[in-house]
Amino acid sequence: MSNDLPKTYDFKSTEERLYNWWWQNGWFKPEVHPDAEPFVISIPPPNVTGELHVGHAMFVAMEDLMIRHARMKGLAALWVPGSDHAGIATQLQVEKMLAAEGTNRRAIGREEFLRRTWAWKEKYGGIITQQLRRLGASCDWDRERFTLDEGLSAAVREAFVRLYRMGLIYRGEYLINWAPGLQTAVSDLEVEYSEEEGTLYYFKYPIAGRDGEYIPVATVRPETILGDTAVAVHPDDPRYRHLIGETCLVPILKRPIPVIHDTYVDMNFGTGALKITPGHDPADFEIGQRHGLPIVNVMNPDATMNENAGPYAGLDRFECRKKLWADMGAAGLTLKTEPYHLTVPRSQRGGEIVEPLVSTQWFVRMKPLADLGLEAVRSGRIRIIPERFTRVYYNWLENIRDWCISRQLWWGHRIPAWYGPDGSMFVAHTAEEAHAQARKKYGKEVELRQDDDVLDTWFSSALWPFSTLGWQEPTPDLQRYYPTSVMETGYDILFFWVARMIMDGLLLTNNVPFHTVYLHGLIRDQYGRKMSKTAGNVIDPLEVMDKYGTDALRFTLLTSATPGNDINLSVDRVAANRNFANKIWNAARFVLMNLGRPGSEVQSVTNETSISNLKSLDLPDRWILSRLNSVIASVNRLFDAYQYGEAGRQVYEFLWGEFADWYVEISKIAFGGANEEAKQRARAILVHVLDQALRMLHPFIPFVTEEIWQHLPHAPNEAPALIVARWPEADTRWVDAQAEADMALIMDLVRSIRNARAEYNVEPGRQIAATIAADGQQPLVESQARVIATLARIDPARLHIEERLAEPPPQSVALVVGGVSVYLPLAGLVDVAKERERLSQEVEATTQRIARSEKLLASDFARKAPAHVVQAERDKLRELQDRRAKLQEQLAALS
RNA sequence: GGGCGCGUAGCUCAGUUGGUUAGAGCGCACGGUUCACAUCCGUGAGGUCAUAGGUUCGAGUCCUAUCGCGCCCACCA
Repeated sequence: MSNDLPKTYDFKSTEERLYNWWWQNGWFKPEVHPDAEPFVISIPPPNVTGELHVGHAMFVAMEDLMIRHARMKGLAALWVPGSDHAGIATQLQVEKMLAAEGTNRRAIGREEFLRRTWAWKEKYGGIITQQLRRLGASCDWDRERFTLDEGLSAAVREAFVRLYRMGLIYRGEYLINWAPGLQTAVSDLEVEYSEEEGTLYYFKYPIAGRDGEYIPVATVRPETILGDTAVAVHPDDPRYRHLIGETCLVPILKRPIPVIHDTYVDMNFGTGALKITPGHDPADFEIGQRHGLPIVNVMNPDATMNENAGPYAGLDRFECRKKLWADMGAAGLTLKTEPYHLTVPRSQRGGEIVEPLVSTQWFVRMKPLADLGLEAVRSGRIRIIPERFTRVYYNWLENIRDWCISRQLWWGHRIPAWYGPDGSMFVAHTAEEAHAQARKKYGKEVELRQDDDVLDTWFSSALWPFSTLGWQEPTPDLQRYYPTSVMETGYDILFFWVARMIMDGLLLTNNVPFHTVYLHGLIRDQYGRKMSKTAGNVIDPLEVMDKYGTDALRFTLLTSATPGNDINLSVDRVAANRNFANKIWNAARFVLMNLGRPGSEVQSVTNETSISNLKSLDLPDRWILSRLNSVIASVNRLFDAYQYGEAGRQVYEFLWGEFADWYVEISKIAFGGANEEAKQRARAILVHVLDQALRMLHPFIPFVTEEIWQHLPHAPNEAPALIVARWPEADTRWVDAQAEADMALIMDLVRSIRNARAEYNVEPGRQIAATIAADGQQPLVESQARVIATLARIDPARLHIEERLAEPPPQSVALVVGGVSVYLPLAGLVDVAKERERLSQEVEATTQRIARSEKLLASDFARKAPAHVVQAERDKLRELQDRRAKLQEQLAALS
């Protein structure tokens, strides 16, 4: 063999080498095209302590595809990488480590804890970004950022101070979601509701001074009875109307509370009376506000009962529930219990039950921000793909509620607020600035205490597209690369992240952070189940890459789905795409084998042969060039429409099903012959088509395409690497409908003959005779006699092509293909009865189709359908009639 | 309670301005050592496009309803 490529593509020896080579040559940097229009993506920053999962593989594949495509189109492609400090997740990791050492964060103190966490981050923080490289991510690593970097921290403080001064951040005591295990507040978005079986407890609310009279009330959380500050009924409820204004006594505690009326109460639901616990229920909190009810908090931060719970103080809330209910039973206050399915709020992190309770926290006033976010999408300044998510986006923003941003954690951006001795608050960028403010107020230096809380991790993530480029300094990067181009991420963080980036971007930079949002789906297992460790169905992308290569995984992820739809990832599919990589590899080997060694005469001639200079192209040449350019045009259309999966599938089909299966096979005729010009023509076309296909595939499967491309000859002025080579544009002069139609006929002929051979069990190696009545297609069929003979294993000496036959050959298998009759004299093999049966069936099938076509043409179709559609139908009918006539002729000749 | 997605071959999925006989991969059956590739080649079987209506000359594709699966949002005890 005249080249050194191994028989099978070995991705293991390729991927890391190419990746480093690309990076070392600076091709991941936008400066490759210093004066071009920028194309920028900010990476969705993975958790710094995280490890690669298929979700990462998905966004890396998709974003790298976009970036590589843009780069090849000549844009200044910049993909900004980085990672997220992930407050809770990281803190939990470190706390786990401390627990293993027999200590905890409170014991070692805040400062030491942060030191330990940074050490942890330094040690494990590089793993994830290393794994992103493994996927081929062509990020500019010189611009890598971390959300707790000094620059990004400054951006966070700036954002906080600005929002505060605009009145968009406030601090106050409100009902929030409290995670008792984590000991922190969490935002509404971080609470998930799960349907669970529980109990509904019915009990009596005794009326003070009316012996024996009571209002029946039901609850799913009896322990909150201890925090009740009212009983509410509907003002029109005849059962209870007369009790409005009376006083009830809280069971056991005997604390007097009023009976109030509120139209919120549904008369038809439950008992029609509602206990109001403003301290522990969101709806009750609002009712309490409306009626000026006091708030009684009965729980400690660890979800044990506090002193307001009287005799139950110190008990866990669930123990309290049990004991209180028992005591109420003893006091004759219980009515009944019944099974009930309820929605239990659970923490997204860890799954513990979240308790609504009143606490002093920091909030962002969302309404004004939401209006900005809505306008940007409504006006079209930002486009969301797929479009249906715009409605989801609108719906969320239109009903948005304030965002609780303070977290009682240590790992994160500490809230830039300081308190003076009298509790006065100073919000400032730095401690110095806060002290300056304090001096002004107090007229002297005082001691200030910084707020203990840190910000929700998503607060810093919301700044990511601009904070990573240097905001709020007017850095060259910010000037040149902001706003960014596409925000590509999973639809599951549309609210958490995408919407907040849009809002903060608009407010703080006075610009959209990106013009397009592309949302991909979630990766599920091959049966559509969510991947989880407990289900044991997790697909580890690293294992998959070890086994099948990065390209195979990427191609699978990129071609398995349409935007916004979940992907059921199956390893079988990855294996199939590994085969595809190998197929390309071998097609390339074939091409190279016929080119000779680098530097050889043949290769240098091919180097300099431009397709447009080729003379006397044969049908297969014109066909493959036409197909190539049709595919290029289609792929470009699909890329413009963000239909990447379909684009990838089309190139796959083209390369394997047309180029390899047909053109390569046909080219062997030339290489087996003595016509040097034909050989050279084939070489030039093979190289050209392969080259163009590799370019289109590179964003999908960068490694195998680059590796092959490096072995192909190129024009002297060509780019040094595929990663920076030019993206193909269709040359419509090559698109040749006649060539495609003619070739389709030849291919059909070949397929039909192969089919007949298989039906009759003709030995694959045996060359047979054939007589063809071309009926108007004689020049075409004649010109491709060699192709037909070779691909269908016809003996060229016994291939007869006539315009028409005086008499069909006897003892033959007869076929009709697109108006052309083919006779295969398989003497001794032909079973006349079987043939008659087969032909009769074909006549019958054709007759049915004729009938359908005639009926269609006799209907309104002929009048109302577009002319070209009607014409196509007429042509089809004529063809069918011709086909039937020929089949009948063949049938008649069989006797 | 509102909203969204999905339901196409045994399995997993494509099918985006409605227009020939609805496609792919895997699996299955039969046959293949011709020097690119057995991670391959050739041939084949397999589908009332969930169901019922409707719009249209024409519907997998548009509309309505129903069933099944999944997801998101929502303060009914």
